[in-house]
Amino acid sequence: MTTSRTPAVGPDDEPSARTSPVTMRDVAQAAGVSVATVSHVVNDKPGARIGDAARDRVKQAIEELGYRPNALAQTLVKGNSKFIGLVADAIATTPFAGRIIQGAQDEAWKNGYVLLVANTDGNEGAEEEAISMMLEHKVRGILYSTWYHREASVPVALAETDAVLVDCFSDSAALPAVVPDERQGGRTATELLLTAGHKRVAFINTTTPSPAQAGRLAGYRDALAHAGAPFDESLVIDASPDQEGGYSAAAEVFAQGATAVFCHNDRVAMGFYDAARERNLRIPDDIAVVGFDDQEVISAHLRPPLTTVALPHYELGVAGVRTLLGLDSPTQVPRQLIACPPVPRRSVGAPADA
Amino acid sequence: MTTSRTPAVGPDDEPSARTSPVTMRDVAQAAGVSVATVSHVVNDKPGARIGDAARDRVKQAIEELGYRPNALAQTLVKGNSKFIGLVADAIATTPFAGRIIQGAQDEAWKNGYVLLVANTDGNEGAEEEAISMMLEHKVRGILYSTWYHREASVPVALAETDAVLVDCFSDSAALPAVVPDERQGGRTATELLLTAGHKRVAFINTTTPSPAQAGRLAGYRDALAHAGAPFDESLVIDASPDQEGGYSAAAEVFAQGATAVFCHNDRVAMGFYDAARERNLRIPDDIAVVGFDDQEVISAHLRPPLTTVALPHYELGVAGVRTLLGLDSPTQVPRQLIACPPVPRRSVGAPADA
DNA sequence: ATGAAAGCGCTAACAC
DNA sequence: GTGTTAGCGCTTTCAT
Repeated sequence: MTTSRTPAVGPDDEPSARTSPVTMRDVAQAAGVSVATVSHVVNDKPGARIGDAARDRVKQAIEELGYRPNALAQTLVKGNSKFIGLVADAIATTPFAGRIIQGAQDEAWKNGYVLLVANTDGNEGAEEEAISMMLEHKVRGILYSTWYHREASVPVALAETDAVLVDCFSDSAALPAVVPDERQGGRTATELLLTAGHKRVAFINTTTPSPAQAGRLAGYRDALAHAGAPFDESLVIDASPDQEGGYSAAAEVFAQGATAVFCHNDRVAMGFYDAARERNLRIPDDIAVVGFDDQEVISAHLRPPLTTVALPHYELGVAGVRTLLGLDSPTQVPRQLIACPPVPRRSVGAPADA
Repeated sequence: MTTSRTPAVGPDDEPSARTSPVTMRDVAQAAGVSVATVSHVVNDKPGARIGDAARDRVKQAIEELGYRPNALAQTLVKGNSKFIGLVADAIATTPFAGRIIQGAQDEAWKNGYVLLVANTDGNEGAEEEAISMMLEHKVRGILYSTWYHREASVPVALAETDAVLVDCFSDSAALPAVVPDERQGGRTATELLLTAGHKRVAFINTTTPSPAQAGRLAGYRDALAHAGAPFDESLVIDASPDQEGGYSAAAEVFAQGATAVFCHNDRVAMGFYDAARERNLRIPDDIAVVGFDDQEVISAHLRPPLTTVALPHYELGVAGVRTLLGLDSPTQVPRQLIACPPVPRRSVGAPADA
């Protein structure tokens, strides 16, 4: 029972590979050249003049032996690795973090880097450990991300390498950060309603203090101001940022005679839908609604599909690695704002009196 | 403008760290000992007798210099890395893949391994590239996962290392696989309804051939058989596996006089909810419903919250690395079935006539 | 109890 | 054109 050595393989009499790590020396020997020559052809060195004969023999040897360069050895000698660490406080709780990973992964990949991910559940010990491990693996830098936009207290060890904050920021640590532009998002959401002709646009906002709460409200006011519409305090209604909140806040929305409502997020909108349905009100005919987040599994599948504004998680991940790699000339420092684009679906129409 | 060198750091006059990679030699020098000694205290070697004095000096030097062992160098000399590769065909499309990553990450971590993730969007070229890269980084093995349970055609390069399939399987490549137990899940879902006292339990199944389609149906029949209930073909209704499908299939469910319905997945259930509401039917009083998948953002937030059966993504990830590492004595080969547990919420009650 | 030295697989001068 | 050689940071016999 050698189960513990090769648990995942089939018969042990396979080609070779797993058992015999073919090294550059093996190739050199097989091709009858030196390792330097092999190195040169493998890396296609610009200044390296290698004879066609030798080059061919090397290539063939590589092929036959199934040689793979050892990236770790390369890293060791070159001094810089191709790893980028991503520490996330929750990769499974929401579909959101997944998009950040995806964005970061794609962009890292595009630049020849690989993502080393660590999830920490916000546990400080795990965070320190994860960062240590990444540092020990000589990562090029670390992306520290949270699953919702907030201020974060960043582990000190982050200072030991290049780091960028994704979907969070820190006023104490002077680290570059990329975050969603909540304000522009709030404005965009509101304008979706305003440009459809609505005059009394309610805003169900969360009671939880956060960049989202403040930013979206500011954006709401921006849109109103820009449209020359008055800001009516009684049209902004407080609610918990979930379905229950949207459901309960609906009464007030109707009481205020709003013909449209901007919900703090898609879940709130989902609750609002329920309330509207109970009152036999039709969306968008009787009331127009827009959400926020574009939590696809909700927004795209509500009836009617919800017009909303997307949280740019994928772009956040992309921007995170671009900033880390110094690919973007930093236009906004220290916090880079990523736009929240509108996602028009079917929950917005013109007001009844239009 | 040294932007491209240290784009993500603050002032360049920082502690040191990033600029000066402290090596073991530095520590040795500072402590006035040899690198061998340092190595021994760092690794707390069993057989290494190091004087207390020397040991202390080394520890202090490590502390003062902020030394971190270079994991890559360690790997190079020891021959085996602490990486586990995870290639996924879609990490962002659904919240599901995130949970697989999370499970894999947690379990890998627990065993001193780090996850190297690569997303490929199912693109074969990207897959080959990702696997190459992982191989070059001398990963301990590779987890190949898909975001929904299906047969997969696995890249040949996988054969070069230990590999296990997660949430997919392959009949051609003889690779170990861990997949959800669809059949047991189907049975569990049905029993949730049967034990509540329902006699006519409908099953809205998908028309798409898949392990889920076949497995859940088999489970449905198992439950019926075990309860001594007859299998009535007209109670299984075909539908597309989404909200629209559930909505449309509802008519037939009611026409058949069912008092309970097992929906192929949560989205189907969501559509069914809509249809029930339109008919002014109450869940669970007028009709009991159970879903499948436990797509939390749907199931937990429907009104009433949906009783469902969970797809064990997290556990799939865990089992994947355990199998890879040979931690589990393989009881089921080649395909290991992971249980789909019931998630009781509020959409199931006793039938009206009970 | 501690150190010298030989590599791990690879790259980069620099010889020839 | 191609080979020699000296490391990269570390572990590990084997001396002392």
